[in-house]
Amino acid sequence: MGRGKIEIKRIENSSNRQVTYSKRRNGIMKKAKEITVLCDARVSLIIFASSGKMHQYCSPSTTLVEILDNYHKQSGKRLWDAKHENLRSEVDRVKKENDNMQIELRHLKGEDITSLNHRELMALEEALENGLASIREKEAEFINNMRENGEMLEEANKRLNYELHKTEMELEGKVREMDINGYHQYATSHMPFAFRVQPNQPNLQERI
Amino acid sequence: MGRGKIEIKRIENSSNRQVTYSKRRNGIMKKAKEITVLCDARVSLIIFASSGKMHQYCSPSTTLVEILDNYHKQSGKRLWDAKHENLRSEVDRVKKENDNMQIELRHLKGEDITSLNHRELMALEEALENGLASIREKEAEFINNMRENGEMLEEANKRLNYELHKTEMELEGKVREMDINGYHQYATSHMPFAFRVQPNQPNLQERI
DNA sequence: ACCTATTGATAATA
DNA sequence: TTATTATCAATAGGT
Repeated sequence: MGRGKIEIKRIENSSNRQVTYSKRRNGIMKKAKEITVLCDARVSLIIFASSGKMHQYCSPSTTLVEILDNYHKQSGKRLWDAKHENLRSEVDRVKKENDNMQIELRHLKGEDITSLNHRELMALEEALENGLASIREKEAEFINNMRENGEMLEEANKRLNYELHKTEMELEGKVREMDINGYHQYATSHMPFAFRVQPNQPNLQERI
Repeated sequence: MGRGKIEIKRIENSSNRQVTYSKRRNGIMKKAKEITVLCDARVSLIIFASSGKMHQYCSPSTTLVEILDNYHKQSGKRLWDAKHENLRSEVDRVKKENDNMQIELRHLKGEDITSLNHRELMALEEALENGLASIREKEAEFINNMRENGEMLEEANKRLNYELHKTEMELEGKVREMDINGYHQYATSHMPFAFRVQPNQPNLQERI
């Protein structure tokens, strides 16, 4: 349709090809819109020029995803399921791993062990004993640390008490001196109880 | 284009609409093929009639998936990624669950416990003790069953031995009788060892 | 981008 | 559905 018939084969002249491409692309788009309106059709049209530039039409009554979903249903062809397959298999794999761990956990907690044979029970027992041994060792270490810490604190307390006492004495000496010189008396016996250093965690030993 | 111009709006006459649909659908398909050949374009065209029936064209040089991949790249629109998102989040969820269980398992086995505080260690210890108690209870039950089974077998053995002995005696008596009557002697002393009933699991007691 | 002769598509009809 | 065909629409080639 034009000033001359053309053969349907690749247009070798690049600029002619480009012009024809735009004209025909517009034509197809228009036709797509028309059939959508005239005939209640749903159309998805995606065109890539050889340059790579894309143009797209999709009927306003629908979406590309919807159309592709329908395509999927009707053609039975996969499309993006190949990509899905990987994820799906990973989900399955991880879920299976999960189940196994779940079972192992329950076994270690002494649940669901009815189906186990003697050998399996003994293996479980050994694992539990080992675990318990590690935990108790750790706990012992923990407690030891706490005791050492407590001892250090006590020692520090003693030192602080000593220093305090010394300071109080000095202060008292000074006050007495001032008293002699006519100032008001203001002895340490009036110092509030809360200001005196107390031993930290006084009952620590009981917890070991 | 035809015997009269038509307005571009839905064709109300259903059979006209159907006829127009197939004619125009063929027309668009043809145009799509032509632009593909003439201009080196890649085209995906999917049309659904209002009836739901689908027709599709895709340039021979490519595939729908490839076109959709390109569409994805150029438009930035997601398409099937929404579906992906679900799977991906499920993978994440299950993996996280996996990790937690992994950690719990390792803790129960006494591994990676350096970071635990005292309270956590005590909880672990309790869990392990409970598990161990269950397991040992089950084992005891198991062993008890085995012992009972062994006792039953022993009893059965005694009975069988007794029966056998009785039969042997009777047989011997018969043979002697026959011997007296001139037959060849054929006593139980010739009976192969393997045919005598032996106690089953003779060392069972040692395993308890 | 516009023009237009010409071809192609198709609406109405059978 | 298919075939015909008068008509309208698309477009090839030229500006």
